[in-house]
Amino acid sequence: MSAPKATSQSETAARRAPVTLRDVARRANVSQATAARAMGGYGYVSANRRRRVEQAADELGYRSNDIARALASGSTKTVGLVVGDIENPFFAALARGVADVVEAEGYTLLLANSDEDIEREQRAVEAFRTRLVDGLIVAPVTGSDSAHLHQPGWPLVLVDRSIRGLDVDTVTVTNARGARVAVEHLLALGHRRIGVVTDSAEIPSISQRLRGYRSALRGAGLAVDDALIAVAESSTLSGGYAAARALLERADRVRAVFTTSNVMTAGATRALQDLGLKMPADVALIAFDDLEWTTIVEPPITVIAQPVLELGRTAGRRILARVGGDNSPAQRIRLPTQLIVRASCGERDGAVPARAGDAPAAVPAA
Amino acid sequence: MSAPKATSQSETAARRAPVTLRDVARRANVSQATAARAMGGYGYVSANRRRRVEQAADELGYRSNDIARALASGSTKTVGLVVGDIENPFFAALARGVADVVEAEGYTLLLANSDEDIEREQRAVEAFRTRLVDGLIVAPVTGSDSAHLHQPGWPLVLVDRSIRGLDVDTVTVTNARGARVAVEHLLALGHRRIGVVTDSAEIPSISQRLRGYRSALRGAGLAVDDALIAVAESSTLSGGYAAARALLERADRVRAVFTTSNVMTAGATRALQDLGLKMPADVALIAFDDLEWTTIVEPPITVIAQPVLELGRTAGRRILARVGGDNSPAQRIRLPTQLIVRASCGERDGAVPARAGDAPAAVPAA
DNA sequence: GTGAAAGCGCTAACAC
DNA sequence: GTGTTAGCGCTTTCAC
Repeated sequence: MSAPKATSQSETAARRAPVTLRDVARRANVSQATAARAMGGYGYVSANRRRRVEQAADELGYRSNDIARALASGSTKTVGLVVGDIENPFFAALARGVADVVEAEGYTLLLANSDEDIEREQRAVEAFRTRLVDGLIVAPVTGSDSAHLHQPGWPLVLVDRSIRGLDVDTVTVTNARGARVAVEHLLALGHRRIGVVTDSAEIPSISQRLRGYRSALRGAGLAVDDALIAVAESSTLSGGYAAARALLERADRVRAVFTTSNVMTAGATRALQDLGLKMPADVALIAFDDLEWTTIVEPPITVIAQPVLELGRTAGRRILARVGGDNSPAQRIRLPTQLIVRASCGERDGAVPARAGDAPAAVPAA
Repeated sequence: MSAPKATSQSETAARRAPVTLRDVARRANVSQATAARAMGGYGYVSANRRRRVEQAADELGYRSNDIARALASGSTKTVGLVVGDIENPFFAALARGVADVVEAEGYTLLLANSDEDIEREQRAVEAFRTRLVDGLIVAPVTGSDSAHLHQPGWPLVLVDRSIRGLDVDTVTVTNARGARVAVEHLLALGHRRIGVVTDSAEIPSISQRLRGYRSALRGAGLAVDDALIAVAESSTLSGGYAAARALLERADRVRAVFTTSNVMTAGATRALQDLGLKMPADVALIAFDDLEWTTIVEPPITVIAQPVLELGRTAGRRILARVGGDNSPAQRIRLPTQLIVRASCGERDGAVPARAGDAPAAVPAA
């Protein structure tokens, strides 16, 4: 434990033992408190002593120890992020957005995957708690089991998914509205029987999207046929594939499908291919969430795009604000989704199939 | 600073102040050392006292403080990972693989993006260092500037990319060989002029892939024409798109193209579409790195697939071994790539276009 | 087996 | 402005 201090007399940096603030202070002939103030950039230090400290620090090759700092100050300068699966491009972009804003403020991002499993989510939250992350951002697995998230005094923001009754900052997109716009697009094209390939409704955002689906149908005076809602057993491509096949192999096959996530979209697209069904001739497809490949496939897929990066950035900004002491009432921020008409549903009004970012055919969905 | 300790007499968990080991020890009527041994699961504790401590701990709602533990023990139980961009599916899968193995051992993953910028990489490494991560995994931006990685005594593993002269564990795929196999595939199809769309050769893995390209040509007795190597200005889709267009708009257009990364592949694919060029009729395309969408597009793309998840897992295992005290000589682990013949190059020997995982047409490339 | 005591390297009152 | 002095909550000798 008590490693020998590096008090080498040579002008080169110390070698073996980590050099501490005390070493720097000694060499600069100032108190440890002054050295701390100089290096930490707080409190008052005269220009003269500051110079001496800085010089001593880099002669010695001093590196601050954030662990010691965290223990003494109570702040770790870290934020934890729990997502379903970092391999999902949606979450990857979300993480990117969060990282961008928190790193810019000197914070480090800690990452964990829940795999949409409540126990893994709980373990991740617990691990972050014992690590004393200053703030926590979670895309919760479910809206019905949030006891582990209920930690008064510990900054928390929910992202992508909200939880009823949990009064914390929540950053989502307009899920229900986006889904409604999607389904209305299909309705406007004349479809009356619209199938759905979806992740579990346990996932809060998904349940909102299903709500949007139902509300669109009801708005058109149509009944909701639960048999047309194919729920995947897992949020994976193969889960989506299986659900899509089950839906599309029915004798009374639907001519239009709405997928509630990018994973389901990939599964459904592959199912359509395997069944030899063409879009939009055999089946029209509209998807929630946009991805790079949706514009590369033939035909390009009509989607409800989400401002994912901005979702992450906004969540990052909220957590920084809370960590910084913001005590204002919890905010529920809803970012708008956007209908991007491409070719998988056939074309309406002769609108040109567009790519993400193209203005003409991209109309706000919320 | 001196927050009041929770010494509530009620049987319910304490409220305000964090309960510490001292509180637990007091309540269990044992010394703090014994409480520490019981909770930390080390040293000797009698069954009887252990029970008392455990009971006191959960009556009080005790949570360990990993920061204090880290300061005292010198181990943070964290590992840092620096990748180019977590939004790149390749890195996302890599991160996933690392997370899987380190989390299983109770470690937490810290993440940073370098954006293929050496200064950002340096800052990330420095941030991880002051945070005292137990080990660091880096996919280095370049092979020519590695001073910041040279920290004797601090476990480091390089992943995806190696650095000459840095004698540390390195986990990569067989980049040169994979690229050679790709180009030989094109050669076997009769192509003699083969274009390349590539990221910067500064990136170590990319330079290896270019080496494989050159070696395949030379092996066939062909000269390398640098004019056919289109280098993107940035590792982004638009960078790849621009490079691909430049290459494909030449009067003496090549009939075969090799892309050196998934990002370049996406850019090239879009360029082909925009130029109205069909695969494989107008241009044959073979890509390094496989992605979900390469099997969804028409035609499915022939690729050199990498065991990405396994790359991450292996890197994770190496860092855990080093952190655990493994002092054996540095290992350079090379995972094999695999040629997966699909349809973007035309078909050879009547081989059936295959999907990732399909055995028949998937032949090991290394 | 168990407890007392000395830190880990830093921050933060507080007095000067 | 600067130094002194207590800790932050845990681990870890070292006696007993």
